[in-house]
Amino acid sequence: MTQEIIEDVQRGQATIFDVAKLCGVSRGTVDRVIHRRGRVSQDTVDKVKRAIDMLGYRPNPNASILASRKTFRFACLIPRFVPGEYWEKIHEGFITGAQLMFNYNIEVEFHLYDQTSPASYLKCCDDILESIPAGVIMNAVFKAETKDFAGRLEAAGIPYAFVDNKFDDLNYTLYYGVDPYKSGTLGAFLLTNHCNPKEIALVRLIRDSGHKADPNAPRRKGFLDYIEKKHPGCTVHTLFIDPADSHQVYMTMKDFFTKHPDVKHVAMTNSRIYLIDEYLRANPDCDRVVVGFDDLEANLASLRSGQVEYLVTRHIPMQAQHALHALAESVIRGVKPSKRNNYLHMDILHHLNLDDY
Amino acid sequence: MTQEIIEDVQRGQATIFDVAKLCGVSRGTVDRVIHRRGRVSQDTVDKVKRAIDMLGYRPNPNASILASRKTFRFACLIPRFVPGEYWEKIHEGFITGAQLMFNYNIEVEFHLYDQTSPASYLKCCDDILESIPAGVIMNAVFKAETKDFAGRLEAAGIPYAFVDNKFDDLNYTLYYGVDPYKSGTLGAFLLTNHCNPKEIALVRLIRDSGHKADPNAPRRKGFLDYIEKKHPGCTVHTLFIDPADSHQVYMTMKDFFTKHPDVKHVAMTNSRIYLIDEYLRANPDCDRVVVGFDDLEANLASLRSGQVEYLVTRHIPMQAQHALHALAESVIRGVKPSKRNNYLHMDILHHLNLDDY
DNA sequence: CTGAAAGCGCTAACAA
DNA sequence: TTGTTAGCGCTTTCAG
Repeated sequence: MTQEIIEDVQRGQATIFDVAKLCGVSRGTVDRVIHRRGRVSQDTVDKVKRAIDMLGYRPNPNASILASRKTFRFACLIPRFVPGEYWEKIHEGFITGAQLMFNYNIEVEFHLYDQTSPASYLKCCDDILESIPAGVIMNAVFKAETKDFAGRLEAAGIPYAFVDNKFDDLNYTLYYGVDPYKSGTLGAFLLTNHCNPKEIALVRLIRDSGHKADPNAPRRKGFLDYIEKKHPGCTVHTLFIDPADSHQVYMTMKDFFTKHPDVKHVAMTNSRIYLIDEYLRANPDCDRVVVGFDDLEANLASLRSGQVEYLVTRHIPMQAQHALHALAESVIRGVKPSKRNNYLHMDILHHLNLDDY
Repeated sequence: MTQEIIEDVQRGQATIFDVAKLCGVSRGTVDRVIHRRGRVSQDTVDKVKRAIDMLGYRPNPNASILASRKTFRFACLIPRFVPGEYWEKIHEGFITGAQLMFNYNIEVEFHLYDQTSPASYLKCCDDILESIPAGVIMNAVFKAETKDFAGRLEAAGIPYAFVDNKFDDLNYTLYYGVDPYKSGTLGAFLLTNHCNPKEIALVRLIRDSGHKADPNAPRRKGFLDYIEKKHPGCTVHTLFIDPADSHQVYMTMKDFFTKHPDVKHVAMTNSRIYLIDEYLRANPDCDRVVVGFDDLEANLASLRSGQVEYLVTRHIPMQAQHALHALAESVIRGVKPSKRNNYLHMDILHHLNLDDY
């Protein structure tokens, strides 16, 4: 009889009904053990579990989603942004991701905090905990606050993932990002390959004083370490520009290159190489090599027009899209992610391979 | 009343029932017009269509797939391969794609032909037409035969897509690939950037005489055009190696470099740069620059070990995965692809950005 | 602790 | 040409 049921089922996928029949219980009971909803004797649990893998039963996700007309809401906690900024692309990735999984009934809810204000961050955390989402995906700059938040999420049984950066000692489900140190190394290589510059210029931003952390430090370190190792005698000039003041940017650059006309290698390790586009455009120099990071629209424009030679980046929205996908699979269908830490490939962008990016 | 129904539905997605109610017909009728199954008066068709976009009705794919226990079989027509070859990755992409869309009940069925034998290709075409798949995705090297096949598919109402290459005058639904000419250009750039070589070596394969087409010609042309334009005085030496005879490969290389010790720039525009790895490894030269194409495992190994400096590629399996996804969406849910010709981004691979590819 | 039963939204016979 | 109806496989009350 048992054998007969198994054979009956051979030709197609086993259904919950087959499992129920095989161990002489009802479908409701099987469902309870599948979803660990309790109120089932240990005996039955064992019996059902055995039947499940005897039959190789896999729940039919279509039926499952249809019957439980739940929608899964994921909270996305990222820095506030204005159009054209890095975080806009992450935002976009979450939206695309949700659309791709429309049949899972997924909703994303954004919580945007002010990168310079821990208070605004904490406010977002509270909001999220109150709304009880199915999962949280976040980019966090404030370490202590995030640690606290993570603890509260765990207490509430809400899984969370990191995108773009992470804090290693936390118990996150997933991470998607790129190794910033390595990306810095790659940028330094592209800047100096086949040359042996004696001097290079590293352009940095005057940081808002409110910042508690410098998310850019690891990349810069990767960059500088490479230069030091491969070009030991090379001098790295650092200049600081103010993203909010284009005149200051221009004058700072102008001053610098007036004093150091031999510097032909320029890089910025943050995502805003476009800020110096105006200067570069107005002061052309065909020997100059400029390398930047991240494929913001404005940066791509600088690549296209020839001011920038290389951009090191990854497909930014993909980080978000993958993270959402993997977290959703884990929450909704219990598919454990194959890797916890997922490092994305770094792309090298040049005007010759820019078209279809 | 009409208004009332519309409002009823505001809070959630409209269902087929709402549509039916709104135009006073049954769900069966609505279903018929949605799927163009005919047997409905023109009047009703119009009424239903109007109701559908009044309510913003979108069929629930979960319910739809569940109810019609169809499985959609897609035929994949590609060249036969041995492990490690280019087409193995395409094969892999189709499989991944089908898995990702498991909830659509998708099946892929492979038809592998011999690239040197039009007869074997024709045999596959016949098999496919006989099996009546929901769609066909193919890579075709034989132009006339493919034209004929395409005509028969159209007559049978079976949509088809091209992957990797295409024939422009055919009525395909979709194409995913990369612009071979541009990839050749990019390869030439990477080979010669910041240098101004007087001579370069282009290594080619002795083609099997049975081949009716040289799928590699456009890429080679892109490569050569760039060299001619940017380095007018540069001599391009061509040498032919036999992929089946590693001794011949070694000796050919050896001979060449004995006669031309000053040649430091080496490229292959096909996907088999790994074939010359053995020679390069045995005859190191730290001034040499080698550029190849496509991320076959063996090529990546050459990159990792430093024999090859750059590899120009795209995520090969993605071409297949995307093509399958888009074709399936089009066939199953009637989602018209946003672009008919889809050119993938070309990746530049270097040992520094190889790790997470 | 367990079973029965009423759907979820859609499809596809089958009747009419 | 149209309506009716019995499911698809699963979830979720509600009784017991």
